[in-house]
Amino acid sequence: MSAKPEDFFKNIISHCKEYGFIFQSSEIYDGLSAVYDYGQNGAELKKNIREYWWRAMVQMHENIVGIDSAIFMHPTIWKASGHVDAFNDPLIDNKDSKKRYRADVLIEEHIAKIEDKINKEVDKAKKRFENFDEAMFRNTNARVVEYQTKINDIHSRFKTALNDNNLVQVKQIIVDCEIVCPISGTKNWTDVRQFNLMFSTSMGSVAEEGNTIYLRPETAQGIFVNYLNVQKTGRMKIPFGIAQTGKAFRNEIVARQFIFRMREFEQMEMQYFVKPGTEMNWYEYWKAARLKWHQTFGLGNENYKFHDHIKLAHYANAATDIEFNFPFGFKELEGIHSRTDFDLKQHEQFSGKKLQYFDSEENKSYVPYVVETSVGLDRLFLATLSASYKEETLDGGDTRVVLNLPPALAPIKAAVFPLVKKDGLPELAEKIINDLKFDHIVTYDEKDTVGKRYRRQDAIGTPYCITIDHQSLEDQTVTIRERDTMQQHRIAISSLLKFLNEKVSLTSLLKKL
RNA sequence: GCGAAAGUAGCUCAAUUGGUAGAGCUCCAGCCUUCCAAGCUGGAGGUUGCGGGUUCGAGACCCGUCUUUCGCUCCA
Repeated sequence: MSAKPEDFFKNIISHCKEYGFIFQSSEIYDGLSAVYDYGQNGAELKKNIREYWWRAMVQMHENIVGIDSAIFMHPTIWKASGHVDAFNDPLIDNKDSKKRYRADVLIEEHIAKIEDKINKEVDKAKKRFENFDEAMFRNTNARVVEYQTKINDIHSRFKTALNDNNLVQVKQIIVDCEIVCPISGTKNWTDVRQFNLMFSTSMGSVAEEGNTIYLRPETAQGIFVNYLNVQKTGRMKIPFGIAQTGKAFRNEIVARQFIFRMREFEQMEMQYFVKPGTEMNWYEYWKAARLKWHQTFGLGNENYKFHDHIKLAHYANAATDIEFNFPFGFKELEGIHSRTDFDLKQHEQFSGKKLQYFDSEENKSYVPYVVETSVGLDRLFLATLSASYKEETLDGGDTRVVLNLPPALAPIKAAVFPLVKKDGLPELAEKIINDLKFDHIVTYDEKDTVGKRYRRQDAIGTPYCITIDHQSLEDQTVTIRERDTMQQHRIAISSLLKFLNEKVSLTSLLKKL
């Protein structure tokens, strides 16, 4: 590794741009923050990873089927899921301590402090007077009444401000109450801002109250609301799974680290519906199955670890992350959650529809429990690419940049070169390409010396280069050069297709599962 | 969001204290070449991220803004 660790990630990002994997969105207009486009090679690699996931989930499991639900969904779905309420907090920053607070929490804590003062007064009075009438005291004691008036005043102002969505007024309350930051002790506040995680738009030509539509912040809800449709029409028996890949959108306050945290990203989720009480067995099953799937990429088993959640979300009774050793450290790649029956129960309540499964063995109906596996496709892309990226120094001092991508995932499976651009070699190359292109993405290059052409293919991770020389015209053989070892051997043109099918198909990966 | 650094050709970088924007690679058209980049000739490509300001004159100095990276913060 010739690059220093701090430069390594930068080099990967540059490489992604230079070789058509990832471009900044809207680059000619100065870019759009935390949004990226996939280029010609990136789109292929991403598609291949998605395809591998889909086949490993849907094709390899008789009891898992896939769906493709819409990004737009009924707004009540996000009320049921908890996303509307959980992500509507007014936030404020203290400029001195750089700490961020929820404005409503600051105000409520301030009110609580005043209440404490009242309680102290009451306690003092209790000790002083016999036959103490607390209610009377609270209504008559001048100091207590003053405190209580203050509380009522703040309460009513705060309620009005929230109802009117008046963030300026919320800040004014904080200023008027002289609330200070517990860390810096100063009153140097920013304006109050509303950070809503969900992007919204409106349906219909007129933007009116009540027709707000959200861009989904997770694909899972599209599975939950279709769970009964799929179960009935597919005659699915528990346990069964529903898989889905698709875009999701989160208006992240801080989105960074290249494509690791983007505002628009793609998820690959599978919700597994199980009998209540068996969920922990399936949770353990999917933990092991998903880790094994990741390991088949061959990026190094030491680069993966589980990170169990200690503090669980309200809907989960167990949760873990599979973390990957990214260039910037171990970070979440996939989440595996035991989501209980929370989501389906919520949707039963909000929709008024029964979402139960009739278990013929038990002879009773119940709401299934759910075990979720959810992996970020863009993160998986970044993991694959960054672990494959190698800056090598060869014998003789030459250097090369190579992507040791799993061959089945490489954007281009083989490049075909005429050794020289004459004597009928280009024509033979074209013929070979025309034979192979029905099954594999192959490319042609005749420019520059053959060594240079090999390096270009190394840089985008093409596993095989096929070179046509003068001998090829005589005996119908070519040399095939392997990316990682740079070794080559002769092979009959007629056996090229079989060779590639064996080496670069997804089957080879699926058989490792 | 705060702090720090950066932004010049597709890429990597130059450009004396402010004085005519350059090089290498890439790319394109040729020539030469029988297996691991950097042989020859010619060519294309830049309102120096964007917008103001100071100045006779700004890539450089000042202000604003956008984007990226790092640290903090956040991450159902």
